[in-house]
Amino acid sequence: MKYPVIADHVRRYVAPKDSDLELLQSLLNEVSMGKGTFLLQPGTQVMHEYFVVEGCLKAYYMDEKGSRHIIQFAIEDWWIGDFDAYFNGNPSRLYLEAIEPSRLLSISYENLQKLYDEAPIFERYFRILVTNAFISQRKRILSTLEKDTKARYLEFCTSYPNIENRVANYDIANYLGVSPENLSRVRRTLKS
Amino acid sequence: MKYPVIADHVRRYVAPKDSDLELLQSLLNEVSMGKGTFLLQPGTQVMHEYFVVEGCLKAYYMDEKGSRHIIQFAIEDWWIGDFDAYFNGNPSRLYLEAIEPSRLLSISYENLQKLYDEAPIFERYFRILVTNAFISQRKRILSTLEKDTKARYLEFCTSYPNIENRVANYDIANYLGVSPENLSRVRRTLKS
DNA sequence: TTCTCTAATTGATATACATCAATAGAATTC
DNA sequence: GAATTCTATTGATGTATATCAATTAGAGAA
Repeated sequence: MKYPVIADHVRRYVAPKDSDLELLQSLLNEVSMGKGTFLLQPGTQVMHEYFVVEGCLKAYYMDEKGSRHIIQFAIEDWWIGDFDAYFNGNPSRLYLEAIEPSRLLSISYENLQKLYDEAPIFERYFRILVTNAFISQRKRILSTLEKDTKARYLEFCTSYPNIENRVANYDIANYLGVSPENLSRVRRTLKS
Repeated sequence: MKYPVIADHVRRYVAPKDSDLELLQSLLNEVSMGKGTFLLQPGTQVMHEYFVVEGCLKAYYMDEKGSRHIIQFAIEDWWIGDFDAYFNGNPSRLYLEAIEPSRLLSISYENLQKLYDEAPIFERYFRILVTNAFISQRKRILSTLEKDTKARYLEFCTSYPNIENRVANYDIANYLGVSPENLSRVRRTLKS
């Protein structure tokens, strides 16, 4: 098995045959990135989804006013990419930037379709992953509806304990949708 | 075919065999509700997902302070339910309330598992649906990060033209995470 | 129709937060 | 180690929006 981490990840959710896993491995490519480099930028036509083997990335959009909005962080064992572009063929507006030197595995759109057709167990695997992602996004929406900044920051720290220490505070503030100054003040009230 | 609407919906996303659709139909139950009645309330142990044949519902949570937070509306051809409870067996905190007299089709957890095992095409069908739901939730998160209330209200009206006229303004305000008073003022600036 | 109740609007005030600006502290580079 | 750049903190001010309170409009019931 060339990439045991991803095989382990698949086995955590479904029960694949060895041949399924070997097919998967044959359809993957390795990607290495330095800190601050981009996996994806608007305009790029390359359509892949990525599995993080090692490292940390942030996914963000820029709006018309030039403001950045972080939609997701990703660390080891996370899939990351632009579902909308990948899945519906829409042009991507997403930036995928490495916060740390990172190693990833990529799968192209064509290869994923091939995987679905030849090893349907992966339909289930991705259905489960997307369902979980859907649930955690819903929690995030609910959190912005019902909680103040302090509570949301604490929730972020407990939900993503591994990410919190690897990401700059202004990026966390951005993810939470508040100004870095405000997050700084909120953090001060927590040190007591 | 007992329930042609749901068969049409499935065919919109995948290419099922007739036997697949007949199996689906045999696993569904009909539900009728009056306006203001509940399909689901916290504590209810019934674990179903629902397809709206006719009518309109709202899905919301109550927080510790007793405030309501609408997470989703649903009209014809939408699936609605509590994925987290349904999928992970967590106790449900969700309210599902009919805004109009509604007719729905329900599928139980056991029946859905049976469906997946006997007609794997439905793995793909639900994978696609959940992926689309994930994408639209992501758009909603992005919208709250980058847009002001007026822009979000306009976006809501264009994204859900069928829902806007069927739902009270204070429910739309709640969905958007703003006060009804503020939405009222915003709407006034639009009448020119 | 008239009454009643709920929803929508409008006004006045309070508050959380953004923004601008300056400084202090870390980290990176040479 | 010094210099430079990036990050975090702190202060002062402005603004959007929540909240409280009152009024008007509209919808449904008798």
